[in-house]
Amino acid sequence: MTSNAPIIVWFRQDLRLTDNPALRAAAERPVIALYILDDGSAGAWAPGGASRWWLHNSLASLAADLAARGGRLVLRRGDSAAVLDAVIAESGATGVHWNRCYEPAAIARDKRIKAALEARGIVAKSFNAALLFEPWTITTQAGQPFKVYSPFARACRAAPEPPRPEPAPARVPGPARPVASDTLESWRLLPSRPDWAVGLRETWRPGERDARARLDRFLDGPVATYKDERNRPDIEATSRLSGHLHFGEISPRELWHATRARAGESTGGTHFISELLWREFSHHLLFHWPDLPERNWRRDFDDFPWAEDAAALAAWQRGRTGYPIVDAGMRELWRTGWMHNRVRMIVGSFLVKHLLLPWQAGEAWFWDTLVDADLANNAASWQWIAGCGADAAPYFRVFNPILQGEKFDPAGAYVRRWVPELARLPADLVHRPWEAAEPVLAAAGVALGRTYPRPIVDHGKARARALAAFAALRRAD
DNA sequence: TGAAATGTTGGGGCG
DNA sequence: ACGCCCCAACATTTC
Repeated sequence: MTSNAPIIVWFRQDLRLTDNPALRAAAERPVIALYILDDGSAGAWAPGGASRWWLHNSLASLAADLAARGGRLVLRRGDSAAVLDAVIAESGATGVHWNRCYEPAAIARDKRIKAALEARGIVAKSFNAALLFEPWTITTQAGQPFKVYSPFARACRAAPEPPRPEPAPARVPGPARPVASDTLESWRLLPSRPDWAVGLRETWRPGERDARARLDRFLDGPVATYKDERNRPDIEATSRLSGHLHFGEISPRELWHATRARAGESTGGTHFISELLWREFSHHLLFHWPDLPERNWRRDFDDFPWAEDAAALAAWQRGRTGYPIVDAGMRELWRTGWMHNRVRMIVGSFLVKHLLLPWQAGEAWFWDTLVDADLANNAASWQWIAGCGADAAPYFRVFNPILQGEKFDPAGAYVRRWVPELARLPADLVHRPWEAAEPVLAAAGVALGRTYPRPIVDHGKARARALAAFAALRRAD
């Protein structure tokens, strides 16, 4: 036993040093901190553009944090198993540690790798760092996976509390003989010509430090009013931690315990924990139903008469539907790689119900444009809004984009910010510009059909069409 | 984590 | 004073 042989800590969606059990378990041994860019993994969803931008910056942050502790981040590209083999051969490492991923393709890959490593006498250890509860530990009385959120959440709250986060190791010394590494730049994760990442740079600073700063800021203020104001896209009332959380820059256990300690008694704190449990529920669903990202969870939706309309899809994607709250959300997404959750529901309902386009089209667009694109959350949320998911909103629950706008963006500040061509409309018309009299439009500098589109569908007609499509599906049953 | 249609109730104007 | 109508305001049901 070469007791001072290095351990490979294989970083994946756990780009942090705090509360990182795979890293901690390697303590006292030289650590090869390895990240593998594996773009050919079978069955995996390749990261979209916004995710690649975030990944680049998050890796840069992790590399700096490791360097400050005497370590080094090794970057390698290729098939995960082949890269691990190569690094083991180069370094004489005797073990590989990682924190578990829960996507179907990753589970299959990691299972294969673990078996192959152990067959050769390499110690392979995996840990939970991404979820509050392992998906297989939360079950109904009958031992079945939950299909409804509320009892699932109740079971989570009744389960043994997630362990407290572990501190980051003070030092992460590398091996005596360094291992070769790619340069981050050579991976070309950042966009170039056109450089569309301006808005992302203005909005986000990936990495563990900013993740914790956002958590602190949230628990110092907005959490107090979170119960009501989390629905207000015109107010900075949410944590905005989704991107950091997806890449594992901060652990859900840290969020759980920090929230309980600093806001646990408040209704805001309780509701924030509930949102964390929605994230758990999504991962639980993906774990137990691996085709969640592709297929209707409720198979009775398989015959739904979806439309095919490339022009409508393009209008939705680029925020040119003529419905201000929808367009504001889609433009916020395009610019910043993020959208307020209330608005995600509104634009999702609009795509699936007003335009009758398949939820997978929205899922694919979000996958490419969101900095927090997450297979479980994205799939579960799209199926939820489409009405075909587990514990989903009933299909006939059609959001009225005008009323939703007026309810949750009452002064129109959110619309004015993201749809500046409507900024000078009065509040009672900013969510329904087509109802404005011509002189009012002229005074606001709006020329419908020129500076801003007329609605691409009429709300009342579109609603009736969606309900008719749903009724046809029922009858076909 | 809706919206719209439909039903019910009760105050006030008015003959 | 009374009945009638109108119509908010709220509640229920339907999609």
